Amino acid sequence: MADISRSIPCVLEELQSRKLLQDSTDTSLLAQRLASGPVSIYHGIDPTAPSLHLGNLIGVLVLRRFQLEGHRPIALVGGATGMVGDPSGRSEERNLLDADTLAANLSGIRAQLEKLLDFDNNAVLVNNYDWTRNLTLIEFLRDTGKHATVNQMVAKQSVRSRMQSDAGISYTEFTYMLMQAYDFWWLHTNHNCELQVGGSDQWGNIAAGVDLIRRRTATQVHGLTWPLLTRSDGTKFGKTAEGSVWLDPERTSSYRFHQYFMQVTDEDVGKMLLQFTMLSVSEIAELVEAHQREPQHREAQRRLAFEVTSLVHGSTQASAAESAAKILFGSPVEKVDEAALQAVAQEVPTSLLVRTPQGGFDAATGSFSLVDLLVATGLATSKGDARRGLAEGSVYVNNQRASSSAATVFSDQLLYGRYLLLRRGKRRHHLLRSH
RNA sequence: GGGUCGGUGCCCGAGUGGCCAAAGGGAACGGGCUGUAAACCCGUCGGCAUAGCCUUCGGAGGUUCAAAUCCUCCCCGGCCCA
Repeated sequence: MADISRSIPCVLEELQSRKLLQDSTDTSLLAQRLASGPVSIYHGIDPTAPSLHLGNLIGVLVLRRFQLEGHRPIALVGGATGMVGDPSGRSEERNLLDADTLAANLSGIRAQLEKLLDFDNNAVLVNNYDWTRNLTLIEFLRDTGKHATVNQMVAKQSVRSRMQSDAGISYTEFTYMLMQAYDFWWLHTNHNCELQVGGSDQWGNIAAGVDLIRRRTATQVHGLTWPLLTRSDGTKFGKTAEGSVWLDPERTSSYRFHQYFMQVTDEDVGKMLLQFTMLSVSEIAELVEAHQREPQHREAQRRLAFEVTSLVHGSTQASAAESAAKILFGSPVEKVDEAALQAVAQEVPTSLLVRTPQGGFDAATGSFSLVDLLVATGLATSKGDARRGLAEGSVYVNNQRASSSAATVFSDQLLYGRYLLLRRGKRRHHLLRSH
């Protein structure tokens, strides 16, 4: 590896040291090509939702890295292929998207991409529906299908595993690979695209495109993949118990987004800094070293969370998430000023504190039942769960542990007369607010 | 279509008339830790409630003092035969 890296120019070397290089077509050829001038490079994104998620972020950031080196990124949103469905990594036939959903998804994704890639400079956003829409079957079979053998296609792991499953694979999904190959060919022909990048599950599809272009135009283009992310605990990357981590703040608030990275385990933090931030490799090495010396400061996680949140939501949001976390995870809530509390309200689930029996209010004593408040805020799933929580000491009022014997909250405990910060366990917060 | 085995709590899975809110494992959650980490230890894990009560074992009926367990019909899945 060491002897190769000497001949690899900047970007490839960079990707390699960031653990973002899994497979590629002939490395030395690709290296030569990248060294000789700007290359157009494409990465495809499935528009299955109106927002990107963390899984997509890697790819977009790879494009960004290329763009920073002077290359030209082409972000392809798969309007057409989204209607077909990629069998890669899927055990079941996929639901196809209808035109309206697709249009909505495309516009959502476009907005997010604009923050990460510089379209005013030379980045391009394309939708493969534009050139697939008018493609006739005959044309496709003659110019594309002709160059692919079924033997080869069937040999692909993604296809084979599905053929062996009970559900099978539809002809439609089977053809996906060729559509993606066609995209590469089209971009090669019309945008002079010479490199396709993707996650390692895309390798088969990328290779199919490289083959197609060689057969049709007798030119050598390139492909490159990064390893699919796994976390050391084996859980799927970018997923929480609640589901995917989205870039859309409506789906995953910037605070939660920030928290996702704050809570990354020590084992993964170095790799994630490399793959998700634009910090230099050497700076990351220093950070990781410092972190290993004093892991309790969580400097690496803090930096990771801030950097990624800044990239996606902007540094203002990142700072807001950071200071909210400082309050929520610090101890003496009484010292927090009201403005900060209001800021926190933007970040964590908040609801209205109402002085009614349903809201857990006892007019006779002017106090609230903590059990009822916990249920009302969703911090407990039932009264039994709430009592259990109190018994095991997992309930905190204004960051102070509450006990079963003192399960009432009096009005004078409200901060600034109107805020009440509830917490269940270490990291589930809820802010109650009255008028 | 015939045969056969099965459908149990978030998941896997024991239980085949009362001792069953239902073993065990996993996940999850909480506590102890420390660091919003991991590992580990402990605990919780249907609901309401002071003992106790109520609602659950694919669905609907039935037998019985008593059913997840027995009977009838229906729905769904695996396997074998056609």
